[in-house]
Amino acid sequence: MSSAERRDTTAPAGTVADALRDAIAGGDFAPNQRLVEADLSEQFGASRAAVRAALVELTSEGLVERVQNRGARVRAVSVEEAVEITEVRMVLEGLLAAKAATRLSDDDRARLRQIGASMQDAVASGDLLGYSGLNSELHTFVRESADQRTAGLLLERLRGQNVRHQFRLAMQPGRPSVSLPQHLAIIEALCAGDPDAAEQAMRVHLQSVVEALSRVDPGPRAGRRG
Amino acid sequence: MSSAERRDTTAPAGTVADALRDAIAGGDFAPNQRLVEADLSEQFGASRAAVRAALVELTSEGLVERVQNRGARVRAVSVEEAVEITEVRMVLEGLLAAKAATRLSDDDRARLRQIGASMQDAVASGDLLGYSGLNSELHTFVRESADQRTAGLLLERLRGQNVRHQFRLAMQPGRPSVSLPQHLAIIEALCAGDPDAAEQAMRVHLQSVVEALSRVDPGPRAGRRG
DNA sequence: GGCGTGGAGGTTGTCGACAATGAGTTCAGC
DNA sequence: GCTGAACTCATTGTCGACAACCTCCACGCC
Repeated sequence: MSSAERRDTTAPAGTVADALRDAIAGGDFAPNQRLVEADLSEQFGASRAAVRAALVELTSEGLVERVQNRGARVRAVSVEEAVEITEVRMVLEGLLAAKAATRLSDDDRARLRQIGASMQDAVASGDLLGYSGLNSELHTFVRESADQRTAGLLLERLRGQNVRHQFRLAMQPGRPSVSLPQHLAIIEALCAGDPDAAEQAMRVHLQSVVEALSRVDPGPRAGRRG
Repeated sequence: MSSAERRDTTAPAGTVADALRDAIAGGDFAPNQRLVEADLSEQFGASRAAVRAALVELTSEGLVERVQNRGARVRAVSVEEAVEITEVRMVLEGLLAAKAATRLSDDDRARLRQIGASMQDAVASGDLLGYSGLNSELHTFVRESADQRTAGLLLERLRGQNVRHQFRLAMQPGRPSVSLPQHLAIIEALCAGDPDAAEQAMRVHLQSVVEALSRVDPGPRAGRRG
């Protein structure tokens, strides 16, 4: 809500892509909303060429859709796509969990257990937002511990495409009580240094996310035009 | 020098990206070679703006590297990165193999068995190039049968980054005799309609590729600037 | 002789304007 | 009243030129 405000200074360079990325992720632009180059140019205080470059970049990241001579719009990811993305996350994060399990320091283990304890507290006190934050903290921790930049980069991009569905899922009632034990199992396997168990636990968790996504109603329709 | 030849007509649109992609994949440009916008502009008969857009696009695909005010160059992927990429392929193609196993028609199965038989013939007659072609045909077949566009797109991009290493690996003596039974195992599991076995077989195969890549010498030095 | 300084060349970044394309709208004809 | 075509408008695609920047090289100074 605060990322798309006007800027006084001309944007130095590829900054436009970052700003636009944040704005889309932050919900400043609705799915399927048109992204007119001239408007964005004024909004971000950048040249139209810079906006154009940012649009091209975000297109190959899957956040915007561009059709010849018809302009760009925020790409709306359907539930089916969200499932696909989560399936990919499942195997990718499984790989990272396995690699991370063999590389954790004692400090890392302590940090993981701390996250686990905080998660239990958050669920116990019904703090959905805090739990959601700890959730992404856990996944980020695994990603960074694994030392696999290729998978890490892909995951980061996929996360960008999925934030909306991710958010909707997190607000689903009863969701924390099913995901909490899965998260704890992941942490346990990681701390035990067992790569196979860690991968398996991560996959179980994300498979459950896949099923939860499939169960959820189609949600905000993806086809509307603005 | 098949893909990068001069063109008479101005390139219509995002065609430049495709042409440049092919040229890099085809080896017309060496790793770390500078990509000067003006030169490419003349070479492809397109405006500099079009070249620029293509460069941005290929950058986020991981084929070129761009640094502020210093221009673009063909990205050289190190052996370590090739290993990472193959690890990602391992889990992604494993996922696709599992999904494909549950969706194959009788025609598909026949086609798969045919590929397997051709592979055996190629290896028996020492036809390395033919075997290599059948190899990518198999992987492509799995990718398309799985009906998972997200994973499929990621794999296609990763393949683009890895062609060079892939090629060096294929020419390694003794490599076919180890990969052939793995390929046959994949085909068998797919035809049996067993998703777990198919995923496992695919992972075993690509894990072996990872190990082969690690064994191979560092090859053309990739990382250093200059 | 080594090191810092200045200049020259080349390449990218940016801008403004014009042409081309597509969509929506209005108007005539049936 | 409805259909079809032409027109208008908004928006993107393309181009050329200029400015900013980096690199390399030569020169002078310590």
